[in-house]
Amino acid sequence: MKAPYGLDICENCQACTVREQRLICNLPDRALAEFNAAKFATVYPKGAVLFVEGQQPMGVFVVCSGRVKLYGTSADGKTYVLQIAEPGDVLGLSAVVSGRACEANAETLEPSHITMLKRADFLRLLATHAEMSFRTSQLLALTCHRAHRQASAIGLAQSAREKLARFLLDSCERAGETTDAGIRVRLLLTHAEIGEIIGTSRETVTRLLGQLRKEGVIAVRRSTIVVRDRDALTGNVHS
Amino acid sequence: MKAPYGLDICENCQACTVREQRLICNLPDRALAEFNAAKFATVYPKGAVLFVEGQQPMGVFVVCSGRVKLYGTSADGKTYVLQIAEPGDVLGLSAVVSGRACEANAETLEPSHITMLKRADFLRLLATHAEMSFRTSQLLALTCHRAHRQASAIGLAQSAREKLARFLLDSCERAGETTDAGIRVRLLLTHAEIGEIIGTSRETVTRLLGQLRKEGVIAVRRSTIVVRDRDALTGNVHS
DNA sequence: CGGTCACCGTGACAACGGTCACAGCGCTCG
DNA sequence: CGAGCGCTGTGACCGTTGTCACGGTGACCG
Repeated sequence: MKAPYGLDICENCQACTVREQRLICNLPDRALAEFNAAKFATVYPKGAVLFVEGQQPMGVFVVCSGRVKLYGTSADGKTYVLQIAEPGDVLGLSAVVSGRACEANAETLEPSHITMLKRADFLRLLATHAEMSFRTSQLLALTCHRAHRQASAIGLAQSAREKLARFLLDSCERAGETTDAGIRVRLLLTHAEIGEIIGTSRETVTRLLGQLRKEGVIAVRRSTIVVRDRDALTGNVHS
Repeated sequence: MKAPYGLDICENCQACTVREQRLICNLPDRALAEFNAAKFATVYPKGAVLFVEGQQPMGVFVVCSGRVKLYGTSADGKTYVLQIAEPGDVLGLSAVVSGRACEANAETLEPSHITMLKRADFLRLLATHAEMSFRTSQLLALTCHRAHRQASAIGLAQSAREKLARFLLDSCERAGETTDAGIRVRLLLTHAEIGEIIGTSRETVTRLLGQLRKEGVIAVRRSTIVVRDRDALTGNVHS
């Protein structure tokens, strides 16, 4: 089945039903049925744009598989990455609830399964099902949390090295895997993208990563980084 | 009547009942009665600490009058201001709803009337009154909005001048008063505090404000600033 | 009325990092 | 298999800005 723009519609694929639970867990059957009846589950190719900043929010987007880049742009074309959304994350929630325009652009980094619920349908669910409303509050609270953490991470860091250290520590905490050699994490990001996340230039990211590697703090192979000396990174954050 | 720590308890003062409406507007009478029965309305002196980062959230705080500084600190003592809360703002909401530790410190900048609702009482209200839950979602969505705006304002600005320009424009939008001479706004902040908000040093704030004054873009008298050439500021933001 | 304190203003200087320019390298695709 | 392209790595340069140091001014207070 084909949606507009040649997108494949994904009919209740396993990924979607599993991951959506983070938004709709513990819903009574009637609400769940409503959700399923109204949702659009589609699979987007790499580089697809879900929404752009300034636009009235179309609805909420649940990432079922893949990764979605959330970023803002300044007038001179610079981009600043707010978040790399992963399966289970919900996008557009704050815009839909507050009724304001979207404050960011969303673009898939990989082919991704996304289920969408139109604004009107979502608000109806909110109004009629208390659990949905409470769950939404919790998700929004988490989003606030993350946004504040990111703001203070950037605001409090005085050197680029410190920003990078914070970013690496954050990545480890989210997706790290502890091995005997250290904490291993796959960063599927280019140096340029890391630069956009931590607010510095690509060259600086390259230089700093090289520096850390020389110092033996991290080891790099392909897109996986092994943090061998975690304390050295946290030490950077302090000083 | 005296609360612990020698604080005055404010019994249904005009300010509180009026301003709280932004959280509890359109509540049915029963919910309102519950809110009023459970709330603690106290007046804090200047410099009082409502909560500190890392602490489990005690409850939600509604600012009825005065101003409250929300800030984070880094290990080396640097502080970064997230928000200056004004009457009608609600603090601690995200921490209470998500159940995580507070991510910031809150400190009054002036003698302030604050009404507090303990976490358990607030959550009970949330669970039993759908309107309260929806209203909370909306407030959280606005908070997300503001956090994102601030994050991108800092992340996208490359020069200190641009950050200051953004800050001034934001201030005008929030509290500005249009006159024939320009937009007048009272900034009850020291240069050091502005520096902490936009992530730069006090000296730079002083220098940039002096520069803008020389260029005729703004006029300064006491703590009020008149933006005479708004376009010059927005122009800074772009380039 | 002199002392103290908080805040503003300013100069000198070093360094961090953005920018430009270019080279190497691995991938894809015709 | 060579061309093209995107990503990484590196050197040179210089502007912005943080830091230190100090002086000035107004408010408050004993």
